[in-house]
Amino acid sequence: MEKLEFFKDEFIAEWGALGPAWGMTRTVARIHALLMISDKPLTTDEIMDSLSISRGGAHGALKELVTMGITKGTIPKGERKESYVGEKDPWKVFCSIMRERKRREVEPVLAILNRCLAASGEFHGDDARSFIDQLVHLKEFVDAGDRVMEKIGTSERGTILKWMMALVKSKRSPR
Amino acid sequence: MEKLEFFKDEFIAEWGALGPAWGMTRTVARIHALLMISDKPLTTDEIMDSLSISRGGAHGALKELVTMGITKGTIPKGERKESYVGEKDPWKVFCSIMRERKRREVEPVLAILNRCLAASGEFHGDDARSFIDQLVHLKEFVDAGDRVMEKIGTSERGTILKWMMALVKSKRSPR
DNA sequence: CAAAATTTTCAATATAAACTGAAATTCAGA
DNA sequence: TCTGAATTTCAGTTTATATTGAAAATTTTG
Repeated sequence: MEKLEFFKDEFIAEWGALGPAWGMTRTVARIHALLMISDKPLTTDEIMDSLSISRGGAHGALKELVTMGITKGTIPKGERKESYVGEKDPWKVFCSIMRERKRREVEPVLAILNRCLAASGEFHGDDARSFIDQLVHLKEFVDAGDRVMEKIGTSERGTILKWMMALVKSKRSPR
Repeated sequence: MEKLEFFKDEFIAEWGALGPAWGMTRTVARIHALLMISDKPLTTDEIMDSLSISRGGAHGALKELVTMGITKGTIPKGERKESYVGEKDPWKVFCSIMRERKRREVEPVLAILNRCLAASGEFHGDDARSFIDQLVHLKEFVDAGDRVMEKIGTSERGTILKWMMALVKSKRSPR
């Protein structure tokens, strides 16, 4: 009974379903999953065939994975077609995703917060006061998140793991 | 020149645009933004009016915010209509979002990983070996993430802030 | 340089998700 | 229990996004 393929497919499907939550499309995530559990580099055609997706889709998704830095394209000796290998270390994948999300999600918020705060001198009254206060609180928070993501994006597994363990073990701090 | 309203609107629009990245719809995020910068509780009608959205949309979004724990519904004394107040502390909002994302995103992955690993005894050969290895690595990673999110979801601002600062200040650890 | 192989692009299409608005239901007060 | 106010639901519509597939562009080889 060949269950291996069944589980591989299931894994790919589930990983793909999670994709949108991590800031990638289902197709991008499915290809990523396929490459993670593949021993050898795969060509665009193999990927298209394996996941039943179009050439255009496979192409775009691979390009995105390469841009994110979690897949590399290579042309094996003596071949014409390009093949792709996926980063297998989940920690490295995580760091790449952090970098991407920081750039796409956190930096734009900081920009708008700074823009609003820069103009805050022009506002007057209680109404303005509490709006600005709220923005200041948000900025403290987003700044901290930004720095953390920056750090994670450029750290090694060991650093992050140690840090994670530190939090999990920590006691509740008094207010 | 009344620029305050302009900036408030811009803030709401930008916050809303980020919503999908945090696992909520644009409408949910816009209402959240509106409540964050509002001094007083708002009724469904005020929200509909303020953001130009339908009753159904406002209703569903508010329900979701309440479920996530970052908005509360109250009926002010002497009123008939329900009013909503948003959680203003970004750190508490962050904790709530963590709880939600852990539940919706991390736990399902753990479930599939465990399911695959439970069945792994039935697989044989090199192919199976490397698939299982990969799953084990993933599980180590996802488990760590799960614990971290659990902890964050139940921590105070002080704990998290200290922890964040610890990472930002930390030196690169040797491999 | 021409032909074949491969990659890239993009307009059209399909898919999925969110939103609307009106009808149904629930609720509170008389 | 009746009535008007408020909330909730949901089928239909809209909107946004992802995917297809074939044509165009590029690259490789003889």
